[in-house]
Amino acid sequence: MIISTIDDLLTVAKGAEGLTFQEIDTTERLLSRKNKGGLGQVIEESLFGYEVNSSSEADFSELGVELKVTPVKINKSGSVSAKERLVLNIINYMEEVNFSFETSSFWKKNKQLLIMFYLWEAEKNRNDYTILKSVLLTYPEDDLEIIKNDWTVIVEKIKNGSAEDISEGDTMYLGACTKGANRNSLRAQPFSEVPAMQRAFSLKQSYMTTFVRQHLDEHRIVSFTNKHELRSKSLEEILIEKFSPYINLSLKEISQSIGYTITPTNKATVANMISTILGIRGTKLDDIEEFSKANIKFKTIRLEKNGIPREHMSFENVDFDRWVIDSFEESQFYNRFEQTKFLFVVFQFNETHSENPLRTPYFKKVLLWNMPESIIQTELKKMWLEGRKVLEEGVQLTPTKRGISNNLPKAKDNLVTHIRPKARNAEDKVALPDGQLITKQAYWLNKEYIAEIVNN
DNA sequence: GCATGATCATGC
DNA sequence: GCATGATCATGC
Repeated sequence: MIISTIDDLLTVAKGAEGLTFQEIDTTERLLSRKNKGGLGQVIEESLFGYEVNSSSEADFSELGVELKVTPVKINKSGSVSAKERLVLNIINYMEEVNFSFETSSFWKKNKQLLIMFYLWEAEKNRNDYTILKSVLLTYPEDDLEIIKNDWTVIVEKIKNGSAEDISEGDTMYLGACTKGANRNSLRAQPFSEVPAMQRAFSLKQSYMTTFVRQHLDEHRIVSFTNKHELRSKSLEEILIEKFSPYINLSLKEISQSIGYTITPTNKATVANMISTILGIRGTKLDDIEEFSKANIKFKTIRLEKNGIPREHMSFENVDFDRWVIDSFEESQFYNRFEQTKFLFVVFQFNETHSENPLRTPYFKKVLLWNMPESIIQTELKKMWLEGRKVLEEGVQLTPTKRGISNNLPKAKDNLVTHIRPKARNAEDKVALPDGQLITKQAYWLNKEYIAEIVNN
């Protein structure tokens, strides 16, 4: 079939739905060797019949459409997710700064994407993966406003001579992910002598997951903003504005003001408060479009009178097996902090706990935060390296009067993060790589670091 | 007084 | 039954 319109393109792509790569491949490319991008090449050559290229033009340049073949996975819960971020073109730091968004390399090549989703299955050979669905991605106008802003954030960092501090977490939907075999894949940047890690524009995994769910699951999500608002304000500014009327109010006062009944025992109280203030009452936070696409997770922070939280902030349990196998860039910690933005909902007490244990916290502010790349590469990595060494040498478990102590990195060992137990009780244990059992541990952000972020 | 080990409460 | 957010508690 001669492809002269986007409809033709979609017709051909949709004809492959339900087929495996093996069934499509006419070149025996898949049998030859395990070359990366091989699945995309099969589609280019055998389905569309054109030569593989790495031009800066879009694949179907006359139609302005770029072809992407990308995996989805089925979660334990049965829901579907993008298996990875969608990697677009490599950023040429020297050149991108000379462009506007409209003339940028990103926009030139990725204005419209023909996305072919296939199902990744751990136990299967990649030849046998099945094409699920093909969809033309054109960015909705609201998304495009956010993406423009993201592009600007990335380019501003290059202009400031700090391309080496770019992190995927800096932006909402359009990320700049590391690309290259290792940390030696460095590139020059125009306003600094420091070589920066090679990065590519990418659509975040969370953005792709939201997109996949809309098209494969018909999953419904709700937005709290719109393109008009987004033309003049960033997402963060909009959030701050929406929360500003409630500053210095208690949760009870806020609930009265927004007409929402709080049940003190309800764990989701603050989450409900957020969705109500955003004008989408009853929506789970994960179903808020902007939170879902940008992978924004909310955390409540309660500051003491002195501006420091009483407790450190916990995250998920540590996977000790991964810790000794993964590289830092593959690690649980790197991925959590590189890929997540946090919406901190900050309350503060006016009295100390000893003055009044039943004191009320007052709402202070919201802020969007992601861990800066400079911290990820220093303190976070330091903790990871130290913990890994302890695991490789064998964790020393020492019975004391207050339980069993260990020599994993402690709060005093690091300015930012540490390891501490989080379990049902001391008997709730997991196996370490060497077979010893340890009370389940989580990683935490130090409360002093939280204070620094919040009070910047 | 605080660091660090222990554990509670809720929701899925 | 387990993950997660939150908080307790005591030896140093």
